[in-house]
Amino acid sequence: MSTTETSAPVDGAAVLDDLSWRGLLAQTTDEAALRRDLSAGPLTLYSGFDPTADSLHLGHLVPLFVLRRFQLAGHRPIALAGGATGFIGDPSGRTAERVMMTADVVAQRVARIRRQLERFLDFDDSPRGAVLADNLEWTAPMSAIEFLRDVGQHFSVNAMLAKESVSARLEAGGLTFTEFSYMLLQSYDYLELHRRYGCRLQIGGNDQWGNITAGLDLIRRVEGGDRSVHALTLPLVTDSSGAKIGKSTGGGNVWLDPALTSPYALYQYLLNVDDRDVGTYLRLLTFLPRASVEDLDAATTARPQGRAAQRALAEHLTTLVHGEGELARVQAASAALFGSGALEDLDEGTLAAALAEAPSTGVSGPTPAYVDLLAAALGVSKSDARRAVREGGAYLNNRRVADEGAVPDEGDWLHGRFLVLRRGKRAMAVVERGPGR
RNA sequence: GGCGGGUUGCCCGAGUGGUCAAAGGGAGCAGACUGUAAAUCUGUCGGCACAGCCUACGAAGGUUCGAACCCUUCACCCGCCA
Repeated sequence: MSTTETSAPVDGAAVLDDLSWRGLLAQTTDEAALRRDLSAGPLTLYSGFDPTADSLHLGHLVPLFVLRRFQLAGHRPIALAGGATGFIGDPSGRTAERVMMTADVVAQRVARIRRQLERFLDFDDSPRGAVLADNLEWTAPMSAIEFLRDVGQHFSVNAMLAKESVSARLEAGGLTFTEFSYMLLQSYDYLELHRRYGCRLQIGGNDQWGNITAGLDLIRRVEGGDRSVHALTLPLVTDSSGAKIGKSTGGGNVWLDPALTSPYALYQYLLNVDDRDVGTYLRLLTFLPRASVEDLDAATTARPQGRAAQRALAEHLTTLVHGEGELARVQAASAALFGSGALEDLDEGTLAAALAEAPSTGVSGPTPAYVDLLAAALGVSKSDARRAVREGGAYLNNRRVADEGAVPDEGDWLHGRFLVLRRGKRAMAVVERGPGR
């Protein structure tokens, strides 16, 4: 985690100016007081990440990178994995017997997410050394009675109902008690982190405002009203089409786990970000300094087809998430697959390296029909594959396939090993002779 | 607890016994155009052994030659009353 970081602010409070310029400030409690505390020395802050899936996705990087921005400014970040809160996030449709299974699943997910969180923060012994915590630690040992007595007694239902997050749900059809009490758990997390680490700032998406301020109230109530503790929320950014950031065109999330979203897919996703959104992405998802970002904005305006901003974004993030080695591989693959040269002209090594990033399938016996290969390699239904051929969107070695019943012949195997399949402009897949990889 | 309304494909939403794999819109996918963009136009959009068959309209039963549409029970949601 040391590449392409050139924007570390020096003054402890300057980080707020950087966040503001990036469009990352939605709401804060008493900003003057927060500035004062930030200037006074290392401040401990936290953000929570609930294990809603096996991996974090691009959207999670926004608050995570904000933690890092604070760390670069000399503050101490705590990344909190929601081993406890992850249980109750969405209680709908769960039956009693699935709870035990869910406990396993949650634990597994937390373990994976912890590894991802670790990647983006520095853990050292300095005052700014990051901390990784899991709220299961202090929640699990507590009984329901204790929780209701020690935590619940400090909450006024009237105040909770008045929160925007609750009233919105009431309007929309209500919420369960479990969801309602999520606010208490999150508030208690803040209190616990305040006690254990002196944590005095919680950041989160703007939809977290109610929960975060509830935590502030709890801390003041329990620890005394003079505590200087803060809340800071980030805007919920959507792209020009109204979708949340990091949703791929296919509708799914762009994951950090290379098994779920390959480095190639991540790079390609970023390379294809809409011109209207790329400036926002650069601000939220990179550590590039202001001057560089503004140069790239200008480049997009002046020469959009050059896609300098998209390239910078893709390179920066691919490196942060997967490392420089992966970036090199992915760029080579992109050049080979989208370059002007014919696939037949690539030497075997280059071709093999380029194709390593594409989804693949293996064939050992006689060559199956093209539609079967396309369906298998791309992981789509055979109807989809047929449709692709019918619509003229199916290619074999960059040549359009027109016949639904086509079967590749011996000469189609590049270097005797590969068939390069493609649907549309970007969906590449490879068939390799021999056992499947 | 009582009464009324609702539950349709990825999402929204029409459909009240056959002509319904289900109108329309959105999203997605493909083609053209282009910058591996955007916008626009066109096509497509459950699966398969694809001129046919299978599975689908909250769940399970039933009536009928035939049900997304009728009946029964159950689950969940939304109102009104207690």
